[in-house]
Amino acid sequence: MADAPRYDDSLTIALLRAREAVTAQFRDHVAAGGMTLTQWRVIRALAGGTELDTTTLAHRCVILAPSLTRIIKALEGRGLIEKVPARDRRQRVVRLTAYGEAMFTEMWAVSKTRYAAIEAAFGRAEMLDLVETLNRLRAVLEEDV
Amino acid sequence: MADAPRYDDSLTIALLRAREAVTAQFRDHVAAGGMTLTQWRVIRALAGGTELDTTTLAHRCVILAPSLTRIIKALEGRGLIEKVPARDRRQRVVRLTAYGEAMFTEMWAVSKTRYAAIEAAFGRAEMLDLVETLNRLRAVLEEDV
DNA sequence: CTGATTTAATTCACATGTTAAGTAATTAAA
DNA sequence: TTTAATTACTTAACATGTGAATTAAATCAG
Repeated sequence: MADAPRYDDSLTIALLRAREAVTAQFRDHVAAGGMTLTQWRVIRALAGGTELDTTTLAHRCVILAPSLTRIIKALEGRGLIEKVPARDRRQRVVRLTAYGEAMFTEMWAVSKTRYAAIEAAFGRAEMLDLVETLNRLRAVLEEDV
Repeated sequence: MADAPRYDDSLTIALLRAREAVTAQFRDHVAAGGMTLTQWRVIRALAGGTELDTTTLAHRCVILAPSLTRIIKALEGRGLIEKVPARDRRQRVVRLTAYGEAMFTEMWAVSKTRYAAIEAAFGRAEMLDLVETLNRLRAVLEEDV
């Protein structure tokens, strides 16, 4: 495919394409488990008995509040997560149910091997370096510019 | 739990956060021009009199076909792009209108300065290196793994 | 040339991204 | 203590992501 000036010099496009390529490695497996990649991020963030309020969960999973509201509703409806009473009654604190933890454990095993395969193909050192670079870029941009 | 899931070192999360930080540098400006970042990618890909069919355009802009169908409809409705008769009548070939080109030129001037600011803050060499690394990662993943 | 297959877009249905507005609970101020 | 401001989340509305099904046109096999 000879797509000449596909603006590969663009950082935004490069980030988009790279992310697309990486998520593609997980999408089928996660879909086979009956959930989306976004939902999987939530499950993963709650794994191991972690209880989190919506704001913290949204921040960790990089999901906007309105999306998370819907996702929590969906996952709760499927019995994967449950509400926990909170001191501050404005907050919605959630955690995985036993079923949710079981689902996580099962899927995480496969997910790890996929991640390891990427590491092996790209190189562990390069991978760590890339993540560090991405985080540094983010830190720079969130300061001023 | 031996290997508790840590998001700090997750490549997918790092890519997501980095992209979020970068696009945030352009979002307001593009929104001020009355379009979304996705629509702006389409405008940019067509700038300079380029005529493209939907498939090629979708690939270059990293937009799925159904989304592009809607975007083309919206941009055409606003008079920014127009259809071009194609040999293969299955294809939908589009280009910018004069108004679309003018809109691009105006916005591109600002967009360039934003991009330059990011380069200045993060470092030009680091930036080029990052884009190269991202493209290499993508190439590796799209081969096998 | 006719029918089967492939290809290019579109449409559909649902999940998520995104901004703005709204609601309820907490905190701060007078 | 009563009210104003803030906080945490939800809802609404629209754009986009995503996979599956559909339609129309081109291509291929016989």
